[in-house]
Amino acid sequence: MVRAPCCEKMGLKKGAWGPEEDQILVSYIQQHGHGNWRALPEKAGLLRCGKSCRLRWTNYLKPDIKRGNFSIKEEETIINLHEMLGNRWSAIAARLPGRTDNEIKNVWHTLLKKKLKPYHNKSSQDSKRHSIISNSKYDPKVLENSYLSTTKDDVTSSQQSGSSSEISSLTNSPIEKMTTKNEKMDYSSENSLHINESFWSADDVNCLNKKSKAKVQSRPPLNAMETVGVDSKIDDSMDFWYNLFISAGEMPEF
DNA sequence: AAGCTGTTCAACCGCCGACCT
DNA sequence: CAGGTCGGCGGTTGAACAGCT
Repeated sequence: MVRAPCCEKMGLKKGAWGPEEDQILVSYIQQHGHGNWRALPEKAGLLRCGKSCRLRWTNYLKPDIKRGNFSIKEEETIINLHEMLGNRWSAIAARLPGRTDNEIKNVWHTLLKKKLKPYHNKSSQDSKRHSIISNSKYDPKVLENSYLSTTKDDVTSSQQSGSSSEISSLTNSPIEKMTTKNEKMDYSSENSLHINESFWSADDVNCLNKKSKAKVQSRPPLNAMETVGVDSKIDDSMDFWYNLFISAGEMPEF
């Protein structure tokens, strides 16, 4: 079976998205939800393939995306999770609220890989840590299943069932709070966000690095989250995961 | 100021699994 | 069960930018 390419129609636009396209996409999703991605561009009046629309939305336009530099804690979390999960960017992203897999992948390939080079060769303690983690007892799958399975779905189901004490103990976690907040977002409401001059808060722009600032200022404002509030929640959630690792009692203390 | 090189990151591509008919 | 569609994922690319000479 040979699969037809996603953008087989001629005349579909490729490359960087313009402000008008962003506006159209955001407005459409706010009003109708994304529904079928493939059908969306035609309905919304965009000369893009559905895949491109989905990517643009999930990686850039979605209201709960946190932009700007990664905090030290976030970087450490990525390093630790990468060590356990490998290049499973979406799984890592699921544990970093407001960050996309694409963004994490980029950060890994640009920043963290370099930072890790000296780190990996640094000390015997590090080698010990690596050997412990690569030991079958710390099989990524096992680790993930044991300690990291508190995905959005799990939290949601635990909220519904309320049966597992283990899971229910997580319901007050920052992650849960974030998830709940995100799930409650209603893109079709009249309170939903519109791209205009006030879309970016000053904090949004200030927290960006120099390069991003330049880009952002030449683009429509996009971020939707109240950055200050989200920052504190993300810090909390990092603590949550660290504590979870440690309290599991089997993880070596890094 | 101009040219070159390295870095960043948004976007694309191809593949895969889940689901539907 | 086969064939087709769809959403999602990870790898890769290339334009834009920063920094250096």
